[in-house]
Amino acid sequence: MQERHPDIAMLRHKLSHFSETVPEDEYDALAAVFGPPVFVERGESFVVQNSRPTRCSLLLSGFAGRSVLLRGGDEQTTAIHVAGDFVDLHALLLNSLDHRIVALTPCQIATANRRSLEQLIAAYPKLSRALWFLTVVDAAVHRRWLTVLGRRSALGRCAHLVCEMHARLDDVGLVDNGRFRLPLSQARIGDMLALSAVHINRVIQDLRSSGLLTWERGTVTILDFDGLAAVGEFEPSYLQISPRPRVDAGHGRRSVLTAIA
Amino acid sequence: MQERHPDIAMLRHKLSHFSETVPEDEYDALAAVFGPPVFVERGESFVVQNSRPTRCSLLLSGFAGRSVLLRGGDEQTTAIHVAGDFVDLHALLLNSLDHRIVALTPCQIATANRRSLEQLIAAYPKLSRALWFLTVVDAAVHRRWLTVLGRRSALGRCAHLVCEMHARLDDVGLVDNGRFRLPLSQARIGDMLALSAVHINRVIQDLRSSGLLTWERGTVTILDFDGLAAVGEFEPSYLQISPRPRVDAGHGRRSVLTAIA
DNA sequence: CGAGGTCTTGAAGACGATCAACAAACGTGG
DNA sequence: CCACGTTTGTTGATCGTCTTCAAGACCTCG
Repeated sequence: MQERHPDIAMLRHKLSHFSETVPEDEYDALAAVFGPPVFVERGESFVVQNSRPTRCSLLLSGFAGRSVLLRGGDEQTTAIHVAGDFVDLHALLLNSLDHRIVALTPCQIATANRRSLEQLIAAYPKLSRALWFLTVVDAAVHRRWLTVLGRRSALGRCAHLVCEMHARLDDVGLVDNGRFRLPLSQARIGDMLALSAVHINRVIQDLRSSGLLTWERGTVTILDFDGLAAVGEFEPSYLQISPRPRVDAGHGRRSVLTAIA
Repeated sequence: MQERHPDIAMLRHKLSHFSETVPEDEYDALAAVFGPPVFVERGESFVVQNSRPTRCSLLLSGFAGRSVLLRGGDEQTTAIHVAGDFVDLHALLLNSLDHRIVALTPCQIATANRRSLEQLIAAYPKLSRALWFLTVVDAAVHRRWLTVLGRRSALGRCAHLVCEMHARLDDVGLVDNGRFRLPLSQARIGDMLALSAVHINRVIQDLRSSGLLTWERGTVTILDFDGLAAVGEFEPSYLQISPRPRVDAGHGRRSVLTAIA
């Protein structure tokens, strides 16, 4: 049953948010550069810091983090990636990567040879621009997080994270009626929000007791989205998710996806 | 004496840090899409938040900030731009901008029509990749600042900012023996570092009394670069500035540059 | 059933914010 | 060239948020 190339429906969907349309044959060419799906264990770094990247990775399922190791042992996670994210596309343009990408849950990825991608970009200018768009959206997310880390309280940061994950997971069909998996330990959330694990715990309890959400065993249910968005001052335009029909995560490989994430 | 197209030597230099070489005629084509230099007063926003961008701006001289206005009136500056920076290149791919770009000092800019740039990109794939590279470096800078804001003390943040400005200004020839102009008020520095102006003041005094730098009337002199880099845990590889001969800011238009910045 | 990771709670303390007041520098017009 | 108003820089005191340390409960998986 193992096919040669992975299902890139989620990536296609993300590319579809770009204002220009990418022709079907360019999507097909993109799918063709990826190798077969590979499983990665939780905790494993599948993109290594300071290495000269030779392959680029597409996350098919699970959660991954871009993290920078700092002296003193703590770790800042600068982004959380979800299914459909082209996690190190920017590495195509850089000679060395300033961060690693680590599987925060068991993940399924597909990788593409750097040279193949370069040839693809040279051959298909429209697809090339759409991929550029993805890296620019990534930067916009970083900018938003700069304001979140810089100016928001612990409660606001946490609420913002939950709202963003909701929006991004919903876009790829991984939200069921305000309910989605977010199987990250509170310590990991702390790495992302630049807060101690202890304080994350208190903040989550606060969100729970305010009736905004439930969060147990890695599953979040948003009870009051507007309230949560108000606490987090969440405003989703930076994600560049245009209101189109969402991808159905169940299409084709539901069993795999739900088994992993 | 007013020429039609601006001198883009600094931008060319930044593009030269890309691993692939851009042919001379593509640089010329890039210069040709820009209109004549325009002066912008301090405090003026030359790229407006939430607007649909129709022009892209190249900063020729002065300092500009990307800032996001937040409720409550305070403002997070997510990046500081210096001469030679293509400040809103990413806007070429986006439909709305989540931030504004404001002149932090009197600035000189050149703008290019969005459509002309799109045609340029379609016509010149190598140049196109080099411009993509610029947006990716921008994202890498954002990532670094996420770790700086998230994990560093006020002293470390401030030291990091000074080191980064030194490295970037040095790259475009605006540093003279550890000495450079940084004519930003302490309140503006606070917007960038997510600290109160009062605290910035105390931190700068600390840096001064530690003998690491002098900073008076908008001119910084680094006295002990290694010491400052240690305090800020500064490590410049993320800037992707390859060690090549620097641009000479005096070439051609020194009088203008020194008069402005 | 035991071990390690995760979650939870409490108490003490540090870092930076905020408020307030004043000094110094700047620039604008008389 | 000076007078004045405005912006910027400086200092002190108090307060709040989040950190750190510590310990115990829970849960999951071998």
